[in-house]
Amino acid sequence: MDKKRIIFHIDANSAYLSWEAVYRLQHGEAVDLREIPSVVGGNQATRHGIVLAKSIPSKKYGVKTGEPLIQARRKCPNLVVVPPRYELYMQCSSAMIDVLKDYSDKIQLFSIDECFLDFTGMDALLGDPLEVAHGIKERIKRELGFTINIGISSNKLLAKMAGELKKPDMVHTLYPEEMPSKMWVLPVEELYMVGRATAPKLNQMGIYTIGDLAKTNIDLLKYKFKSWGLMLYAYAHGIEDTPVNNDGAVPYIKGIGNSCTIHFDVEDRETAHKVLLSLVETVAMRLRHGGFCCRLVQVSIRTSELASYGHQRKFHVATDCTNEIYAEACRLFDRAWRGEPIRHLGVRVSELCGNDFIQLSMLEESWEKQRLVDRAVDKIRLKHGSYSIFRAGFLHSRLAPMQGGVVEDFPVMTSIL
DNA sequence: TCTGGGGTCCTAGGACCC
DNA sequence: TCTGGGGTCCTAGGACCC
Repeated sequence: MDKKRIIFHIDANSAYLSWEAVYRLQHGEAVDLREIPSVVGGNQATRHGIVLAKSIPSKKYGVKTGEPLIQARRKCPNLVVVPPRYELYMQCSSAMIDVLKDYSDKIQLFSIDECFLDFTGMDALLGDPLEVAHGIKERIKRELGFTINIGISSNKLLAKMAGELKKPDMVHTLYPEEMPSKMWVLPVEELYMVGRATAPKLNQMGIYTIGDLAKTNIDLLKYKFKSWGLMLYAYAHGIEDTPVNNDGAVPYIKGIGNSCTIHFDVEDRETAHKVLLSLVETVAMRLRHGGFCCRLVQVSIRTSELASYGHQRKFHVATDCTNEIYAEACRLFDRAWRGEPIRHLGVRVSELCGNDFIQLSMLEESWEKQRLVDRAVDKIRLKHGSYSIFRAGFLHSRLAPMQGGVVEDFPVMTSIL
């Protein structure tokens, strides 16, 4: 038997908004965004107008993360909206992780503003977990200027649930023996992995709290929700035992995708293909940069009515070639598209493998020359910027030659603990 | 111009083989 | 001749996370 683990979940409070507020205060702004109704929001003119992060005062007006800005403004007419600055947020995130490294070398990045830290065994060195957590929280506030929540328990699930208990600027424990008083009393939708589709179904079964779920017959859950039901039951009982995964700095990647909402509705095939190319350019470059080839390509379409669908297809031979992926993306699009105005297009590649050895197919066109071109273009773009070299088709078009393209690969945000 | 973008995993149904 | 079933691969779509 291994000894009892001590896991911390660390979460920056209203991350984007706090970081934005700190930056602005440091640069001479008088108001603290955190103290007024404010949000970090996308650009409405380019149809990216949603709330990315909100301040606590704006929360009191019922403003929600992810909702359209226009709706948020309706709830709170004097809402202050500031645009996002992703490079800044990555720097803030890294600064937070750097501090945390003083307390354990087992840190799993979970998203830009969240991570798990394995404190097991460190108490002998650093002292009582609760006191250390308070120390970390105060240190980050002092050195970096923003507040965090820390949840402490014996596994990642409970640590995460603990971190969510009361915000901001708090440390909570949620050990298994504390579940009845601290977790089971919560509405069932507060449980990790109970989202807006599952919650109503549970409610319909008379399950309103996490405690109700914990008391539900496991066979009934299995019957209704299959493997999902078994997971929900385990989570309601605080059962979860995956390790804090810090294998390498780069998390294990399953796929690479890029998608965008176009600032106008696309109504013709040629324009759609052009958008796909701009998406593939970025995806393929990231693919090569990571040293991967892919076997699966997926194209997704969101219509102006917000309905989505897609198509996918496998390559017989894995590839990392821009033109080959682009050609397949176009074929997939042509097969899938039902002709309605398009709001959003996405391309994703998965089933990745290494690219150090490429199997040459006798049956398919050889892309070897293309691969050399890709690599040359990558080099130029890395050195001189994304727009230093691009396809002539983008000249005089309303589209950017490369879409998305966060150059720095930031840790995957995943729903998997 | 009211609803972003980047991930992971699971399931269902059809094709195909034995 | 008629009919059954299991396994695997492929594709489409849905659920969840931040």
